[in-house]
Amino acid sequence: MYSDSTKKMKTGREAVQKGRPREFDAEMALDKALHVFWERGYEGTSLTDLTEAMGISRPSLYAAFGNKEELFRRALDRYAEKGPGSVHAEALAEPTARKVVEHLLRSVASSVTDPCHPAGCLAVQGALTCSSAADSVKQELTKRRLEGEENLRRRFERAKAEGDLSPQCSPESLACYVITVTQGMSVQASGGASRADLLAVVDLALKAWPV
Amino acid sequence: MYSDSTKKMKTGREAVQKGRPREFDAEMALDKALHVFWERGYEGTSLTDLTEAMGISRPSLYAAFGNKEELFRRALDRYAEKGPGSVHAEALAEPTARKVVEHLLRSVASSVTDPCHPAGCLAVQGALTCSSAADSVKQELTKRRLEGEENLRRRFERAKAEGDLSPQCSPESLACYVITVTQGMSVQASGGASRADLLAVVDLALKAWPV
DNA sequence: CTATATATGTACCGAGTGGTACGGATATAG
DNA sequence: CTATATCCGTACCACTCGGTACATATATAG
Repeated sequence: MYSDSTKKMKTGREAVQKGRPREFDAEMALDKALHVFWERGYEGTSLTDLTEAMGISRPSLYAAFGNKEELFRRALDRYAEKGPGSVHAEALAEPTARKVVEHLLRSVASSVTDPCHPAGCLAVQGALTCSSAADSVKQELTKRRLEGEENLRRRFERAKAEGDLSPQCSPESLACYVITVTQGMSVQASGGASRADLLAVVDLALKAWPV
Repeated sequence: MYSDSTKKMKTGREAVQKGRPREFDAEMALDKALHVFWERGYEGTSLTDLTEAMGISRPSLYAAFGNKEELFRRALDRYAEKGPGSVHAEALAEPTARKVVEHLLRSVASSVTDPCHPAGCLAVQGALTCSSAADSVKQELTKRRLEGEENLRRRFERAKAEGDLSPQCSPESLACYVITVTQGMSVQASGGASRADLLAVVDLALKAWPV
């Protein structure tokens, strides 16, 4: 999934590599790691879970990805760029605020219930709570969620400037509302909600319009 | 918090106890445990975190509460009955469907941002994801969340029968929508959203009315 | 060929996990 | 008093955690 033409994973490596070549596909291994983190969360995933899913040994994992936390961040980047995280950017490109919201909510409803991958959204499931040892991961996820909300708010501000949104509408509150619904859908999906359930939720959420 | 007149924690104990009396207050210790689980989740909380917060030794904890999972379930019961979980029952008692939803959403917005206790809702934060070892806890939380949604759905069915809700309204979808918003607010609160933020979200969520 | 660089598999490390054995302390029952 | 029941604190258990040392295998550079 999310195939990519990039061959070398490590940053800024020269064209011709010396030494013994890697025997596994780092992109595929990263996808496997993403899948496990997505399902069990950062702390719920053990190194053994990872190496078994990725089909590589511990030293290979550390050589290729640094450590558990760096691997998680790589998985998170991949999720954001090539995975469901990319629906945010797509939605923001819609011509009107209303269409942005429709696109975003429907895409999220579909994505969090997609049987091809674990239920929910990695940014929510990854580490909603954790031990103190994993606080940095939790903060990173919080930051990313806030960034998504900020981007949406800015899109609404633009819409307001364009007359696409009424003057008494608060872009901040509207963005918070929409993101709240998406995060709630992530929890619902992890609890077994179906795609039809969530699409009905989206229809109700959209009844808040016009805002 | 949530003071209770019950003195004996163990089930069905006779009035006069023999042996050395317990030196700690089991109710208070349970509240402390609840607080830690609430903040770090089931697996993010270690036995050491618990015993330090409760001010008791490991063997005392095991003698009084069985084991970590039983302690968690006790904390969950306490949360549901004496803590924020009780707002569900209160909300259901409102005379109209609309007022039920208003009450529930506003109460949750306040509760998940209450500075007196950890952010969010225990049923969401407790174990949204976990290792395979804690699957039973995750399932228990999922079950409790679903029960809350079922109760709300039944309340809406009653409202529909009473003519309080329009005939084309789906009680199931409406309940799913409302619970989705509450769960989203739990995630938002754990990400630092303020009470004002969430009350604005509630106002927008209520604009879906009339349903 | 040799030298160098990287990857791999085994086998291990210290620390932390949930959980408990056991002996001594403190209450009631008789 | 003794007997019994419960609690408490120390000190420990087996197990898993994330992470690594080291020897070996396999590639390129010269």
